Amino acid sequence: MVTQTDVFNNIAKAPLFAGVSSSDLKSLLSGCVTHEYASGVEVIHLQRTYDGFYFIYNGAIKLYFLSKNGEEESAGSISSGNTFGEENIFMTDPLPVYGRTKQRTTLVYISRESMLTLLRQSPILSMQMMGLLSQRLYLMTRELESVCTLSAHERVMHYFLTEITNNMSVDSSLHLKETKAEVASSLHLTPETFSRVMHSLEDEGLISVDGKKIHIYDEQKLN
Amino acid sequence: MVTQTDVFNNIAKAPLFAGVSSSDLKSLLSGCVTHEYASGVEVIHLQRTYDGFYFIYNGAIKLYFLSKNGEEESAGSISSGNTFGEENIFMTDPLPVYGRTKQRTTLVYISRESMLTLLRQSPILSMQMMGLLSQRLYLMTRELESVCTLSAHERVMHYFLTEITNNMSVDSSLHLKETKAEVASSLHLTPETFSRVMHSLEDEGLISVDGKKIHIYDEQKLN
DNA sequence: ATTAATCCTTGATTTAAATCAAGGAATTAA
DNA sequence: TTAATTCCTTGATTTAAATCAAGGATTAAT
Repeated sequence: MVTQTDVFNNIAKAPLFAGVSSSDLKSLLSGCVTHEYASGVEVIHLQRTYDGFYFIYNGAIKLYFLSKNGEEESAGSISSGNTFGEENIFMTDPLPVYGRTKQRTTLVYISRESMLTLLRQSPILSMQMMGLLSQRLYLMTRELESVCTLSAHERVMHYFLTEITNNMSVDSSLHLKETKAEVASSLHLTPETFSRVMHSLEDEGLISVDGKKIHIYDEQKLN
Repeated sequence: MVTQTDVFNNIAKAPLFAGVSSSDLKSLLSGCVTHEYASGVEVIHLQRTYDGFYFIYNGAIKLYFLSKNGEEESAGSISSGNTFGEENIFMTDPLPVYGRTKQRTTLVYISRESMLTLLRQSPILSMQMMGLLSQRLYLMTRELESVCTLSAHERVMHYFLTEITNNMSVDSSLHLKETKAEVASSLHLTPETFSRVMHSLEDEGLISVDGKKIHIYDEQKLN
């Protein structure tokens, strides 16, 4: 069972709440609802509107769009320690995505009302919120750019390079943290295409693939 | 020549600055630079970082990504009376887009420093900024959804329907405000494909096209 | 009014990636 | 250890949209 104190200690470390006073944070949490979900539960549903946003206490959520023919199209994912759906605080349109738990996941639901109250009295929180929204917007723009201007090859190469940069890999290699099908999906590719692209990159001598371990031979050429 | 007063009167009507006091707004503008550009000038450049954001006093800007082979890919556009690049206030990464004036355009450049100062002392402005960023994020997400899940046909239909809704058209018809090639580009389609899609929608009896005037026969079916 | 420039359409062809199909690894369960 | 899933690869084929190419329609310029 997750206690109020557990939530408090955890949420205090979230980027959004860094620097917010303990008392402010406690008053925010007093009205929050914590709920644990099994894996594979649809926690965010397009048809519903939400008058609040989520903090992921533990677990992870996969976000996706649903196409006309019922296909799921990746729209990113959120891991524990992060917040999601902050837009809900400032607008009433339903979120344009679906969200499903990837594992057993505990969510803290923070209501619009209590968040707005705190935002009004905490300039630090407001600043952080603006920073977070800006970051989101930036990443979303980059995502659109990637989908609009890059080929399958380029998307895969770009993904490998950013993974190496983000993980500060010293030996130019990386471990896929999800199944290849899931990585493919996050790059808006089919598993077949992802597999073929990796093989052709191997043929070109740019990478080597061994299961989930991928080694990059020439970061320059890959770019 | 554009005077400080002109700018003031105009910017006061921008969504972002609604409700902000005159004195606050005046102090913000005192440090701003206003500049007029000819049509077709690249005012936003990927390689540069900006320590501020723009208010479009008049004119319009086309935003675009640049692909490897030098192709321009639409990333939206901003019209006069709006702001652009607010992310710059809260982060230092360069904007991931290029921007070119579509007409003779006057821009007001608002520096990060002066905006942050005002944000700190004006909770109303902060709230509005959060609202604006949320709206941007929402629209960007919808854009990504559209590109990822909709076919050329669906994108065109969706575009016509939202145009009709936005313009509150009573007779289910709309006038394209740009050339067809530009509309096509904003939908991430080639002019050829856009033309063919419109013709096939005509063949299906769903719309009629007469130059830039488009009439929708059956809004239900189009959806 | 005629020319020039831009914009749009239409057809033929190409292409990148998806889909279909089935066999092979790898992982998990019994 | 073997069976059963799940996951991945590989080949053949399809498909949606882009590209190439050229003729027509508008619009603007002289």
